[in-house]
Amino acid sequence: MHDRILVFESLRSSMSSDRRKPYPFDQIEPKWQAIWDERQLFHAPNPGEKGEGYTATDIVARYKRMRGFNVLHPMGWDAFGLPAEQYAIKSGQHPAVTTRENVAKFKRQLKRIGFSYDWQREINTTDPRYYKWTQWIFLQIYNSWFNPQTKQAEPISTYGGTDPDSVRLAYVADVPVNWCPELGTVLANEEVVDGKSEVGGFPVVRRPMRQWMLRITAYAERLLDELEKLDWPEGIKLLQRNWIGRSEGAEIDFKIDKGDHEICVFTTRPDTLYGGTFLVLAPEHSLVDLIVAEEQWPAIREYRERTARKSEFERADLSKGKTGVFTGAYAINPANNERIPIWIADYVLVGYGTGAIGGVPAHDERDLEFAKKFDLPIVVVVQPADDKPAIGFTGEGIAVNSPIIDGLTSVEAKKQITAWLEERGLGKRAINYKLRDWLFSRQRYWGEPFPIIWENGKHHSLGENELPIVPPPLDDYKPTGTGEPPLAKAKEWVRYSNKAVRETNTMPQWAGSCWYYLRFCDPHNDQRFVGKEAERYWMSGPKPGSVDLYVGGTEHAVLHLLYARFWHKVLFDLGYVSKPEPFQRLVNQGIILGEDNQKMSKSRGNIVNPDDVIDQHGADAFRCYEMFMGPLEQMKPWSMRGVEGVARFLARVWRLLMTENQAGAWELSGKVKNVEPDKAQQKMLHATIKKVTQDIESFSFNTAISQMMIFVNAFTNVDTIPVSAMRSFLGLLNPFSPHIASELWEKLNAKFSDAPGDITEQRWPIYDERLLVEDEIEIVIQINGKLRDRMKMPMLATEEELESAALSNPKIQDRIAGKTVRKVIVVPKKLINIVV
RNA sequence: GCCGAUGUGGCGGAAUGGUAGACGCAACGGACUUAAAAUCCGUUGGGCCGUAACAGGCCCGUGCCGGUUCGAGUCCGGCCAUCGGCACCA
Repeated sequence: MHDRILVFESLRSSMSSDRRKPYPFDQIEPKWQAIWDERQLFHAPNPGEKGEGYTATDIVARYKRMRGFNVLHPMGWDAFGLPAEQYAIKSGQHPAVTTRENVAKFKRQLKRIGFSYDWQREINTTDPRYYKWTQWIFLQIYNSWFNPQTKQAEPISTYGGTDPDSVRLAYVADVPVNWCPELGTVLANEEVVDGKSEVGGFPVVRRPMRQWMLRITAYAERLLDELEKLDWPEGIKLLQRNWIGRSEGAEIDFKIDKGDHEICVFTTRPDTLYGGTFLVLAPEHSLVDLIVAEEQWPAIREYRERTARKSEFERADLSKGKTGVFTGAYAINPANNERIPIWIADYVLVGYGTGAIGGVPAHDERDLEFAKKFDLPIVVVVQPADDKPAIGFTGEGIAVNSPIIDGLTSVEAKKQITAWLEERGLGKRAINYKLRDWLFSRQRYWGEPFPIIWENGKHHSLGENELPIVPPPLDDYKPTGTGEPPLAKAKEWVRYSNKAVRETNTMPQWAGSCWYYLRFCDPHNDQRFVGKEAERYWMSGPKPGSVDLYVGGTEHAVLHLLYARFWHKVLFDLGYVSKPEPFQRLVNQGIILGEDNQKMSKSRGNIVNPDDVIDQHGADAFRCYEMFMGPLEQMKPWSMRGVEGVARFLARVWRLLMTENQAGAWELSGKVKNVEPDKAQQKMLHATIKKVTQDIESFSFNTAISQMMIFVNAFTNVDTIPVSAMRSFLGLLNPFSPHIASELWEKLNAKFSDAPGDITEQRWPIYDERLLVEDEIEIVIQINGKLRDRMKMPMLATEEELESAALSNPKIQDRIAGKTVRKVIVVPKKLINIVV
């Protein structure tokens, strides 16, 4: 699903190699892939573990199956959206065609790597049988509102107000949006990076348009709080927290000296109220029209026009300095009743807080810059604890020049003045979030149409019985460039009835991927988006999250992962799913760089094609190398030499059990015998079982492979190879390199009858801690923390024995001769440190 | 600017506060071979002393500076560098 790991691209045709293969992976890999396919071996009919991802998840899936779990390990295609459509436009074909081809290509590649997906559960977000339910979920969102009392979504029928359209979780608004002329569509804030589109890197401009929005901001508090109990990397949680951006403070009302208008400002520092020497409104603030003094109108109008033309990117450019215009109006500071000027300036954003701020130049960098530029008064009201200059001090200190809170710490002063304001009805405690509502419509062809019609300028939902709403076939599906969606070109389709027309926007790329993990539980259900039973079956347990393991890159931290949480919570509130969160455990997979340590890209020509790697070294080597490279979550460069090393390891495994006969055919080695492993072999085997088991559990796949290499090295060049040890070892190897493990297992079965059946039917090996115990152990002797000698000691030696043995050691005696031993530290089974 | 992650040999990387460099790559030497490839065996952090050559010995070493500790790659404080996120959010 998605490009959650590394997406390889086929560029070069496969290279043929006449070089003799070190072992016949080119024969055994297709053989076992066909067997797994035919027997539908990885079908998951019962509850248990579930996961999603690529090599790492395949290892976990195969491992968990061997531990007796039923594993849901599915794969699907998130094929709507900009990338798919851009690709289609470039190749001059219909996106339906390119999507089909790409899915086939990618699926073939996945099978070739030997992934054990349950293909019975394959889904495709562009399939009407799938997006019918995407549209259905949209209807649930549209027909709900967020009840602030219960803090959850409820059916719109429970809303008591007069205008339900104003509280729906899906609503239409005229908002300044990110319009990308090149792509011919609007984009969500999250899809705009440095003033350019994330897809394609085209310029984005601000432009007001009528758009569908989803009220994700209603969930800001829950999205933040409920992050707590998830097993996600702290870094990702932090990214989401920052994106949601909660800040605590107060809303304060300023009266305007003429007329009855009031301006409400949000501040996190109500304790600096006495230092407020001016107000600033965002240029777009609706009150501007009502308060501007006659003589200031021309300047204000000019400034507002100039601001409107600026892109978000230009506006955010700090290097250009502050701009602004005086409105000619004054407000009254409620703390000291001083008359302060009201300005407009584009450093105040209309979308955050109340779109207005109280300027406290002494204790806010931006206000200070503004005040200096326009010569506004600066009043110190916070005294820093140390000798720092008070002007420009933005930290916490002691309130001064503020009669009702003088002498209080900033923390106390905030409480005090907020209470004071509340008593007088001049303000109240308030919490603000940076998170904005989700811009949900796109002017594109390749997406889910909205199940919405328009009549007399009002929107209505279509009935569930009319789903799916299938887009009309369009030969020219390219964006119109005017902002009118391509679907508008299909006049027949648009005309719903004599009175009503269809909504022609489509949903964004993220819609389908917001809930696919639910569909995997019950992919063929045509009565419900997921069967009640199936959902409970797979997604219930003690923790708040649904999916047990989700492997993906950091790039989805604030997009996919936030959107999916939002949708899931709506479905949870409405009683459709049993848990409040979609993903319990999230593991980040780092990106793989090219051999030049650069991000893989066509232009750099450093793309690694798995088909080439598999042609040369086999799928098992490919899988194993990916895992051997380093820690899963780390960014790391690809190395062809490294692949060779891992391929050599697999060839050694092969030759451990197989020899070439006179005719050049591989046959089971005569060294493999039905004998008991000796003590050292036993210890090696059980140490390996222990390490590999623990390392898989902790996602340390690289060290698991190291241990298997150590095991194989230990068995190289021995005369007799106990078959039982090899059985266990193949079990450990199986999740990593299932083809060679299956084949060698089968070869053993041809001669030995100790363990019938395929390796996939085997239980994971169990280690015996007793076999790991050493009789003798090497003890390190240090003097002042420096290594001086080692000695063999019995495992059970007492501390006294260890100490006297160390002190009587000749080398140590030489060194401590003539010195006083101050202290001896004995760490049993480890070391002795003599302090002189 | 703010927040976060990372920093260990020629390279990818190992190390519950207790033998730094496991395992792999590369390099070098040897065995096998007419030869090469493949394979197998061995050496491989740096510096110095020592020896005919071995043997052996010493010192330094985990980005930099300090601290805690009997003992620090690991913990604490301060810096530097790289990467990622946010960026006039009041």
